[in-house]
Amino acid sequence: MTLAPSDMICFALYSAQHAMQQAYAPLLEDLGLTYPQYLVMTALWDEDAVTVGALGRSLQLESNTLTPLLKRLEAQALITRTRDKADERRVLVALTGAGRVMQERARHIPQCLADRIGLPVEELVRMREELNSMRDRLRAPAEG
Amino acid sequence: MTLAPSDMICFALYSAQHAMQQAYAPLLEDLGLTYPQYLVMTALWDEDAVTVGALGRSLQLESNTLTPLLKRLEAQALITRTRDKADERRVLVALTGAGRVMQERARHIPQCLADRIGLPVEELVRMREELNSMRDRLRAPAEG
DNA sequence: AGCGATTATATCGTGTGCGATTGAATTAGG
DNA sequence: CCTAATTCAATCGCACACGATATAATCGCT
Repeated sequence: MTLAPSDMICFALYSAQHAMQQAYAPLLEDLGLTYPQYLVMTALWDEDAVTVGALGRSLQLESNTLTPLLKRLEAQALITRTRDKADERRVLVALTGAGRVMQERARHIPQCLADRIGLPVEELVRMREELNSMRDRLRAPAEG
Repeated sequence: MTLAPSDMICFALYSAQHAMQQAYAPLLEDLGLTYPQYLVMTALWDEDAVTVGALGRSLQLESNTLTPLLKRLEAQALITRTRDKADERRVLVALTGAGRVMQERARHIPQCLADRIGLPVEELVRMREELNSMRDRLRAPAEG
């Protein structure tokens, strides 16, 4: 028996994620953001002035991914990166005025995507929870 | 109202996909494959000797992603890439003996992942179909 | 206070993804 | 036939992801 990509749940996840990212792309182009950059901005709109590590725990990303991404957001003057005076190992990431203002310009995006998917909110919430549950099971310790 | 990443279905998809890829990684390391390379191999195990374009339609990838990936698989002697004599624009991708043999060594992987997720098969099938449906809705023409 | 272990971020190398473009081969239309 | 449009793969540039490693600051223990 062969298992084609189209039969595999891992491929369903893979291709759905790519489709999601591409659906966001034209909306984010207006803001000059990539999709991962948008996720970082949403995290900061939810909670401002956090460390790189805290941002990484929110987004499940490591510093090797975040550091260059944050530098690009800093270059766009959307955030600042400053060493924590109380603990010089830490870097605090905070929104600039432009970063905060952008939240208004991004406010329509979630509804646009929801319309595009065209499923009732309860369905979306259920899928979100199932995906989060799957993620947590996949991240769990790997023994048999 | 702020919408944190943890409340967003797009982030659920994003992080679940990363978790899936990381769950595969140790299993694929034995085969010397990356996750996208594994998807290409499963596509070829399902249907051998296809063009780059056909592979791209199966995996929803463009030649700009596939060409370098296929060259790496060719460098590992798992596939061959040959211009189609009947239409020199096309490149036919075919498994080598080593590429076919690898299917045996990969046969246990789907069950390993299913065990890791720990959900009944019917649940996995339902999620796969919901994800495929979401992907197709997201790929649909973008008007309102 | 001193020193090894730990923690936080950054750096490096490799491999995707993808928008834009290129170049060669084929098809279509006159 | 012969040229214009189309198709197919490859190339280029940029931005993630992530394993491995480096570096600096802090903590813990004596």
